Amino acid sequence: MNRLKIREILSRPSQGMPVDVCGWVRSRRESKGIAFIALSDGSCQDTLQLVIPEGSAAFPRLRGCNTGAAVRASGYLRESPGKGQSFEMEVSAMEVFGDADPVTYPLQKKGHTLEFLREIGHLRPRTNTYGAVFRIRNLLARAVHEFFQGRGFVWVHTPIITASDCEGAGDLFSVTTLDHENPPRHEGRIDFSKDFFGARSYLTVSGQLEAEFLSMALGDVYTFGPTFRAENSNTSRHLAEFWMIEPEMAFADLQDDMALAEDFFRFLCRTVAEQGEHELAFLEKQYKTISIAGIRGLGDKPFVRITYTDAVRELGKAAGKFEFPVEWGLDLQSEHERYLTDTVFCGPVIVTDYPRDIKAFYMRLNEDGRTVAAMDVLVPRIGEIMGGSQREERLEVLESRMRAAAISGGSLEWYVDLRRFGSAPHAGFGLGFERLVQYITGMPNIRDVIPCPRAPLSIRF
RNA sequence: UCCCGGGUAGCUCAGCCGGCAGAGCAGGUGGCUGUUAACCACCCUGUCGGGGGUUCGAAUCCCUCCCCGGGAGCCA
Repeated sequence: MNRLKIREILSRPSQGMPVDVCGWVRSRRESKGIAFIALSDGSCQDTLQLVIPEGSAAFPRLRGCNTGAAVRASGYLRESPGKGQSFEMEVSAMEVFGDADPVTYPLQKKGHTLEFLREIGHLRPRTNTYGAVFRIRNLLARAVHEFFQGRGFVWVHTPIITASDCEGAGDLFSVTTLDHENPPRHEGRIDFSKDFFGARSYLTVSGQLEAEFLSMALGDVYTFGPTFRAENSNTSRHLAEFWMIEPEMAFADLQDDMALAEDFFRFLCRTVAEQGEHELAFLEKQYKTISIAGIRGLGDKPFVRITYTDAVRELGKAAGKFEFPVEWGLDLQSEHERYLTDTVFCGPVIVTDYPRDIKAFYMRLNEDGRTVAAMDVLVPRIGEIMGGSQREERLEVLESRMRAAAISGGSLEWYVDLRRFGSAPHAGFGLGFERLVQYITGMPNIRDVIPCPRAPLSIRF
């Protein structure tokens, strides 16, 4: 099929040349003697205006060109006398691949709520909102690789199925081939030694532990892949299946980790502001939850850094404003994080050195013995977008922390082993990809930044 | 999982201290010589989320279940 994409046509319009375009009808407007079609092919935010005069051979085809129909149009490009677009295509011939019955096609020539569109997950990518979101998602995914590859990080593929059940990152989905009706039993309990892997296995909740051993060989590595949490979370910022990016650096401490996180985030903001301008402009205009200027600004401005202890002191000054208590040793609540990002610092904040007892066992114990070298990157509206730490590389300290957390060595023996052979300081963090997309696009609900959201009671598409 | 708010036409919603089920948009038909979610006129559209109860009578009151949204927790 000899066709041009709308993106190509509009980026270097060559007037008078014969062109073929294929796409889906967004809207059709008819006047006496002339008709207009807004055509989208997904290649860019803009639609191409097709002009069909009554004399055109394409005119009789209009009957099948309802909103949603897939068509091919042949004609030539020219400057548009109308307002709203610089160029348009006068159509001489048109072919309808597949019509869409206007009575039953759910997408109308009008605005729909995001809640309704979620119920037609297979059709919602055809709207300009989801088109914008998914193109930005692609842009960000590419930028993630550009950033790390440019710095010599190795993309490593950590497993999706794992036997580690004690990473302290929430409930897991089980993976099994055992007969659910009649599983093999040993002394009354299900005998997982008869299961596919000969042991209980799960969908991964994080690639970090594997990324750690790869970084202890390849130096700087990163993962970028799907992650699963079986938590019964019903919020606008949680998914049961989401994509996570987890860099891990050998010979690095928390300072290096923070510098990487900040450079990374700012690179992504700059890249999307440059390359996703049309999409961002649409979202800015349509929803008013983001601004291109704001995203560009994030790319330039350094993040505020504050220790947990200082953050608690800062929050203490406004204690009366909170529902939950602020006290050293307690985790920060959503309202506290929001106060820091939205009211005190008005932008992204990195909070470091949390109390040992509220953080994971693998985070490196600080000199004071009561805090760990952890960092959370908090952003307005979303809250925690990245979480990371310097890892505990000292064998005795790690073992003691695992005992305190009641984690048995068993399935994690290999993890502990890394501290026996050539252990070295290392650090990394995790970035929830959908939260990033959510933050950049301003979509209020995380279910609107992934094509097929997985959440409790939600697996239809 | 907990706390709030919702579920009425294809979509967005009004009606809710009980008494004939409504509007706008979409869709259909016709009109209009360049439209921009076109415009104008007319027409069509219902399991009032499901089940049970109170009542002469329930979209409306009560119970219960399901689903959706917002917030919280868990976290990325």
